[in-house]
Amino acid sequence: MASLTSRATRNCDIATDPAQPACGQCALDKLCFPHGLPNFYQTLFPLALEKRTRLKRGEFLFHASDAQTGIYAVKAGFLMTCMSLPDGQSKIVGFHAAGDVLGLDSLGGEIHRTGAIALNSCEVCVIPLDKFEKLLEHPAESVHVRQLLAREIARVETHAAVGTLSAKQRVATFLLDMSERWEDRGYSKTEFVLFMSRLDIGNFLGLTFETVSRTLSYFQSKKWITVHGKNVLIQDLTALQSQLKRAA
Amino acid sequence: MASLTSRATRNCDIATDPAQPACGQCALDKLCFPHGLPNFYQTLFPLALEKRTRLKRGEFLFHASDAQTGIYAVKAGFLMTCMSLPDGQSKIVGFHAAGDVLGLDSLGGEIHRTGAIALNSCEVCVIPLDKFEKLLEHPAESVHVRQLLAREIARVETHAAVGTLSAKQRVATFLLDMSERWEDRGYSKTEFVLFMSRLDIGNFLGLTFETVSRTLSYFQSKKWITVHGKNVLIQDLTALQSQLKRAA
DNA sequence: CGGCCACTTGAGCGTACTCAAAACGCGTGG
DNA sequence: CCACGCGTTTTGAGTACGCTCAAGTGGCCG
Repeated sequence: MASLTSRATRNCDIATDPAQPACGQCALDKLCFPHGLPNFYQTLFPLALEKRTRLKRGEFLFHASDAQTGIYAVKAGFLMTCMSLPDGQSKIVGFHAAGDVLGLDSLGGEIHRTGAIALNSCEVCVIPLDKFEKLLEHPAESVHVRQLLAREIARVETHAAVGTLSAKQRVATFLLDMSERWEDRGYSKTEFVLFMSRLDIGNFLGLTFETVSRTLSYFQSKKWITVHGKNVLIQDLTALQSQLKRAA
Repeated sequence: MASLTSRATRNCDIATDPAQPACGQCALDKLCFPHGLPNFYQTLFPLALEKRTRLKRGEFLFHASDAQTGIYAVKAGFLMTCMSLPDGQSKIVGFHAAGDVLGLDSLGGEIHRTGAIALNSCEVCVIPLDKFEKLLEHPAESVHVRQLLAREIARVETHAAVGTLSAKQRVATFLLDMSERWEDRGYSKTEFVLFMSRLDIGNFLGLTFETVSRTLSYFQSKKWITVHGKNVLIQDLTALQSQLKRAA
């Protein structure tokens, strides 16, 4: 939370940049539109790319309780979404990389329930809400968006389950999740860079950053991983997975 | 979890009962269709009510990893949905009462990701998946379902946040959530019956049932609530709410 | 090089868990 | 109607895990 407030600067200049490649030429189209729906391309093509925005580390894509004005697709970089708790603290509810879609959780409502902050330099495609609504008149796109929503429920539901787990299980879950996401994007599943701080990981997992650090050190002492700052090398994936199978 | 397995009997006889009132006459229509979408009634009317099922305490409406064959609307009674964790344990992800819609979380996929168990005698409307898909061709219904999905994300996201909280905060959150849900349904927000066991509450909140019991006793000792078994009387709503505001 | 921030590691403490026993509620059968 | 038995709930005592507080290290940028 300290890290949230310290980099809580506001981004207001969502600018059009027509020089950038359109969705059809974008390397991420498989991620944004993973089910091969040609209609989606055709209709999204002229609509979605009206706006493209760049964010620097710490800038908000949108704040919680901002009016919801659009749907966002991450083109490059990393962001996290966070919600406010009754006690005034912020809780990180998700980390997002290229190909993820943000803002769907507020679809029915007037305002964003979560805020989205850039963790590094980001590029985000903006689909204005009215255009998005028009897009949804096409049945295939409507199905696609429902699938995205259902997958988001699955993701959050799975994350809610970490509340039951021990610290070792939580951190192991987190590493395996990161591993899988990097693999999905065509990178190594055993060697990657954590794009968030220990504080953010702790917030996300419901642990203190000291416990996250200690647990990572513990895994390293077991020779299951090697950590140097944000660089992670997984040496024994099976051992991490078996951590999930039994209590700490 | 012990309670899950002990009452894990299977219900196979989903029977049609045309004698029961249709959606338009059902007292729950406001809950199922809260946004006043007349189209929804008209199209759902002939489709949804083909099947109606009754469940007894402990029977499954559907199991996790069952093929997804339909969407379910709770007409009477209480259910809970639960997911399997890697360690083989079951985690309760939600409690559901009359008016709630179940099965939406698996929309994109082939199988149910969660199972649904009756906590008492239930009556559930079944909308077969193919009919549901047809229903979604109507834009208004499509919007409504997207809103239901977005609300489900909001609910689960909020629940995921309890992983951060202390035991007192978790139990207070739970009581206030129950209170609100009873109020939404037109009942007293200060006097109601918990329709699940302490074990289930603990599972849901990521606590042991002893801790749940102890915390309820603690609240009672503070004269904030009175508990007799499953009967709860909230005497100081404000005190419970202020529990959320600061650490235990 | 200095300063700052993120991270690591240590020591002591407190909350929630584990193990355990007893009371209670409820349905069944004598 | 009461006795019995089972499952649920309450309460207690001791333990362990993760938190708090604190000092020290490392890396990055001005």
